[in-house]
Amino acid sequence: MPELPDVAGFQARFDRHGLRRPVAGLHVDEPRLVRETSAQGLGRRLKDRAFTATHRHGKFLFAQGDGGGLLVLHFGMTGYLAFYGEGEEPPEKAAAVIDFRDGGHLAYVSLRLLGRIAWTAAPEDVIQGEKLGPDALDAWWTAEQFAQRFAERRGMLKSALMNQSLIAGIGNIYSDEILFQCGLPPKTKVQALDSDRLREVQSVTRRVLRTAVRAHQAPHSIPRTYLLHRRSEDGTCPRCNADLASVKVSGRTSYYCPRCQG
DNA sequence: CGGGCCTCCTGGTAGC
DNA sequence: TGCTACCAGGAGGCCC
Repeated sequence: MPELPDVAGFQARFDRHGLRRPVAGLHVDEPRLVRETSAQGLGRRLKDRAFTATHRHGKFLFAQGDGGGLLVLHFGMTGYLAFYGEGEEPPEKAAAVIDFRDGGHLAYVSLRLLGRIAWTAAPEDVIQGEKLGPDALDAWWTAEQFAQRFAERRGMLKSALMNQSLIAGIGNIYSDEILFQCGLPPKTKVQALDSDRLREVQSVTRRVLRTAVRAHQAPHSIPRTYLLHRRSEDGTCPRCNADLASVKVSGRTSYYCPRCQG
């Protein structure tokens, strides 16, 4: 699930339920997921502290601790956050749970154990360490900069969109959506697009991501014209009703409409 | 540099 | 019903 819009949803949830609540303790059931420090080290950092703010960059979520430093969360393919109150049922298979002093809990769930939990002094350290490009929804990320950066690419547009060091936050689902909204087939080469077309890709990218972020706040209001909820072997195009096709790109299954994305 | 393939993992499901 | 193979919204490493 977790691409930029999903992580933005987790962030909104964190802002509503996770801030200004002193931490009583941390339980880690999957120590493999803890990086840069140990489960114990992480526990020491969190104990008796509260989170004051969150920050998101691409698919990474940061939660600022009031004693300095930030909790770093990456969700892999299957991760999510679940807040639950005293006496409420915890989610199954939580990889880590933060207990708040008021009796509430925050669970980090990662069914396939492909996510990461870490601690950092500053988000910039992670951004540099992971070689992340600008966040796909950062305000200063203009069409001009986007077009210039993409124009240097020799590979496929879908690969470039999913390349976190070029632009951070887009994965398989939303790269497919962007290609669909642009009317471009999955194997389109960046070099086949002129700068006007690249600027269009940028504006579609922003529109798609913004729409998806908004849809996460007002549940399931992703427009019916989106490919998103149709993607499967027997899915049909939301525009022209043609049968969708699929092809492997960068090792991922890409769904597309052979008629609209000719 | 970029594409293709493999790997890390677990769980759901199509197909036999 | 039970088993297996394969696939899944991420990402890094390796080889060509």
